[in-house]
Parts: sequence; C-alpha cells; structure tokens
Amino acid sequence: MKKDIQSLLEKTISKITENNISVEVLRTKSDIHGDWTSNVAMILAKDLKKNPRDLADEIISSLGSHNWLDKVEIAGPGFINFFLSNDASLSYLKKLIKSKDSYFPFVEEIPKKILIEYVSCNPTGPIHVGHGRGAAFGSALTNLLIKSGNDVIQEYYVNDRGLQSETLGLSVFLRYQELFGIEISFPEDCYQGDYIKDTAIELKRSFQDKFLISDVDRFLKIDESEEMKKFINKNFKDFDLLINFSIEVEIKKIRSDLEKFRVHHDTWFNESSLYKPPKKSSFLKTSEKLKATDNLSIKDGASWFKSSDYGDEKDRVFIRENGEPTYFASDIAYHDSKYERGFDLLVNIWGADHHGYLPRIKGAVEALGLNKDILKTIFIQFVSLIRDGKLVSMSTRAGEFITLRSLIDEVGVDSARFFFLARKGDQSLDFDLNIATAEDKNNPVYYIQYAYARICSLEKELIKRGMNFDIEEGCENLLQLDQPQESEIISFIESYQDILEQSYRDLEIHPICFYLRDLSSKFHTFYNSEVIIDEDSKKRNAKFALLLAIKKTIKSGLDVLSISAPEKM
RNA sequence: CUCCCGGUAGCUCAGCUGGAUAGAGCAUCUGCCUUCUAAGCAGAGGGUCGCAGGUUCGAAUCCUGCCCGGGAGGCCA
Repeated sequence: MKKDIQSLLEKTISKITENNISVEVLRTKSDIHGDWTSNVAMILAKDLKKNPRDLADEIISSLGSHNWLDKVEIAGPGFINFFLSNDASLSYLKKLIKSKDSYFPFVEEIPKKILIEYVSCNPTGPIHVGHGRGAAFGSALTNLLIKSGNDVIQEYYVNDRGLQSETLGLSVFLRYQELFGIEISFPEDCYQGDYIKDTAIELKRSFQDKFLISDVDRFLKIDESEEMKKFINKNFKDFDLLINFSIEVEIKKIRSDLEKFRVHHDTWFNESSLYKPPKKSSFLKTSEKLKATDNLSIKDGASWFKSSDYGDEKDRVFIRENGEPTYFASDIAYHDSKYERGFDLLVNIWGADHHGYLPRIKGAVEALGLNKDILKTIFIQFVSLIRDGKLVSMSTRAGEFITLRSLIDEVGVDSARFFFLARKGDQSLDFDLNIATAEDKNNPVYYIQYAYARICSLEKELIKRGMNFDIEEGCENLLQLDQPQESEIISFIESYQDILEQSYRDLEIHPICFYLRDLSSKFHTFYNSEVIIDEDSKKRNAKFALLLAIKKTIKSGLDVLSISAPEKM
C-alpha cells in the first residue's frame, strides 16, 4: 500500500516539477488524519518557493481518482493525508487470515547469506547472565533474519588457546591433585568456582592418575601460578591434553546451557584451528597478506599492526616479543576467514566492553582489502540483576557470578528471554527478578501469553457450544467490525509489517516486544468490551476472523523471540 | 585526557532516518466478576523530553558547547 501511494505521488510530482525528491509516506498516528500521510508538499515548497498548502492542493487535484482511495485531504501546515477505501484497508487482514502458515509479512526478494557470530565467551567457566543477554539477542535476531528470507549461519568462536586456557588447565590440574589427597595452595588468579572441581573429577575418571605429580614436595614450595605452569610444562609433556580436555568439558556445559535457552549455533569455530594447516594455516596466510601490503612493523621486538593508519588511536601488537600471536592477531585471521567463506553480511554481537576493539578490527579488515561495509557489529550493554529493589552483586573473579542456568531455573526461559530482549541492546539493563517471576500483568510475558491463551480458549468454547468458525463468512463481514476498539486492532495488526521492517533494518528486537505488549493490550480491551461469541453469525465469524489474525500475529512475534505460545494457562 | 552508551511522568522504559495534542507499564486514586479465563478491563491525576545555544515552516529527534551517571582505553581475552 505504502509503495502504491509513493509511486502515485512520485508520478504526480513529476508532472509539476523537474526537481527530484524522495517521497516519504508514513502511517498516521490518528484516524482523523487518515491512513497514510506524506510531507512532500512541505519539502517541495521550499525548493519551489511556494506556499506548502497551495502546492499540496495542486498535487491533490492532479492525483486522479483510484478505486482503492477514498479521499485525500490537506491538513495542518501542508500534510497530504490519504484515506483508503474499505476494501484496500482490509486487504492485508484478509491475506493474513487466509494464509495457511504463520504469516510473516516481510521477506527479502533476494536472500542474503549471513554469518552471525555471538556469545563466543571464553570456555573457562559456565555461561553467565551477561552472556545470556547476547545469546537471547543473537538467537532472536537470527530468527528475524531467517524469517525475512535469508540464509543464516550461527557461529560461536571458541578461544581455545592462549593464557586463559592455560589458567583453566592449571586450575583443573590443581583441583585434580586435591582429589588424590594432596593439599596445595590455590592461587588467586586461578578460577575459583566449584565447577572446576567437577571438571577435575571428570579428568580423573578419564585419565586416572596420568597427571598426578610425583615430586610433590618441590611443587608445594611454588605458590605463584606462572611458576606452577612452568613446572607443569616441564614435567608433563602432554599437558595440552589436559587443557583441551578441560575446554571440551566447559564447552559441553556451555552448549547444553545454550540449548536449554533455545540458542543453537551451527558452527563452533576453534581459534586454534587458525593455526592448523590443511594446506597453509589461515593465520599464516593472513599475516603474510598484511606483511605484503606493508601493514606490519617491528618495534621492541614485537610485530605491530599499523592500525593508526586506519583511524585507530595507536598501533596494536600483532605478534608478541615472545613470538606468540595476540588475541587480536587471531581475530584478524578469524575475520579474514569469515570473508573468505563468502557472506553478504557478517554480524558480530559483542559485549559493550569491546567497543574500543572495533576500530582496530575494522582497520584490519580494510588493510586486507575487504569490504568493511558488510561487517556489522552490535554491542550489547551489561546486565544488572535486581532482587527486592537491591542490586545483586556479581563478580566473575570471586566466582560470585550468577549463571545463566540459575537464572533460567529461577525465572524460566520465556521470561528470561523476554526481559533480555525487551530493551534496546545498547542500553544497560536492570533485570528485575521479582517482576520476571511474577505471574500477573506486571510481567509482560504472562500478559502476552495470556492474550494468546484466551483466544485459544474462545475457539474451544465456540466448538463446545456447537458452533463452527466460517472463515469465508468472517472475511466477507469484516466491515461489520466498526467499533472503535475493533478498527483500532485492525490497523494495528497491519502495522506489524512496519515493525518487522524497522527491526530488520535496524537489527533490533525490542520493537517486537513492545508491539506484542500493545497488541495484547488491544485484544484484552476488545475482549472485555463486547461479547465475542455473538448470536449473529455474521458478526461472530467476523470477530473470530479478527481473533485469528491477532493470534497469528502474536504467534509470529513470539516465534521471533523464541518464546512459547501456550494454548492454556 | 580520549572514546562509547545513557539522561523523557514518582519508578522502569518506548519514541530519535525532523512532522500534527510527547507514549506505555508499574506505583497512586476511583469503578467493573450470576455472562466467552478478573493472570483481565474502564477512568483519573502525574512532563522545564539534563542545561544553554544553533539549523528549520516545524526539534524529544539534527549540530555545537557544557553538566550528571555508567563503561572502555594491556605484548589480557
């Protein structure tokens, strides 16, 4: 509809002026302004040095008459308001009602190949609440992208090498010694959580006493983690085995937590794989490219990427003095590999603490001669938990973090997902546990689900009373729904496509949450203001047709959020 | 010091690609269950859109400066 009005206006304006302007058509906020509105007259008035209202008059008189258009009016300073005919304004609704599947009104004409990378937290412990937000967001965005007709791959980048991995290995190693009755001092910079003990138990089950220290006395004298690592590396040639084992155990736990949270990754990309050659390792290939294009320099014994050439504040270390590549270096190679795999769009979802990291990655992408415009990075701000009006303290260091699993156990998957998604990603989030667990209208999730369940219950009641819903009769009589609350729902349902389009364009999810809340509210109003199971069959069928449209729309929205739509509550 | 995010009703937040009287929910107050799910609905009160300039026919929205809150600035990841 929007496009029809747009092209009609464009055609008309071309008759009046040579000037080329983009015509904007928007939905009106209020019925008295019609269905659609455009401000072209006001914009054009400036160029042509004419009075906006006169110009609008001129445009309207040469629009011609169209059967889908009831009338066109000038209003305010020079808005052109379009009032659609009844048939035209109901066309969307009818299409929605008659469609077999859940109707998704916005689809790309040419599908895009999209890679979305999210969560990607270090496999050194359980996934916690902060990661949960990114997980919910990434999975919902994926749903939106897929439903919009694209091919999407969801990827998790596993940091399975470097310092943190060694620290994980050491932590497990120490807890493992304890299982043999050896009392050791456990350094502060090791991972304190009890989950390490569980991993140690699994290690013992798989490897028995393979990693047991023989020279205990000498080891006990060491109390500093770096020294411990040196000792271990000297005495256990295959310590890597232990590290890899520990990482695998953690990844398994992360994966199962995510699955429980309805988050699924198609590929798990190991950082270490960048260094393993099938032919030539990715990392080597990438660093050679950078060297060949003169983007690396040597200083203080280390190799630096000249990111300041690309707008970053300063150059960044690429390969350390000790010969080890930095995390950043791996990440460049990783991004290089993403591009190599041939996608139309690369989406990264990062924690807000990484924002300073983006300029250098962009710089590297540019240095490699890749198209930086297809790389979109979305930052997700932090989450604070609030219980009884007070901040719940969370510190990863002290092992006091709240795990995603415990959050799910407390508030449920539906509620947790909704609360994570109902806020703009780049806004920090106060997660109120009391509201999230409430089972009344304070909790928007229950409110929306209740609307859905109520509709299902009405459908059951209809059958119970020996009546049937006649879809054809319903669609033919939609015009009978002329009560204010009814026509408001009808136009609101139509605006669902705008919400999706907007969310898709901005790569945001929260508009859908707000929309569902509002739609549910309008439904509850409708439900309370009149008897749905009407004596008059024409009216009754029209109302049930509308209910079906509401139901499908709620279902479609909840599907994007991966939140369940219960038929009974 | 530099960069990022935010400042809108008592509270939590939408709105921000400039548009018509600035919106929800919660909380407060007043009503509504012999009738399809009261896990609900109707109504009322509540605003210097952080401050000051600028651009514009028109600014919560764009630009500049400032103030306040949070975060980031490793040869950590």
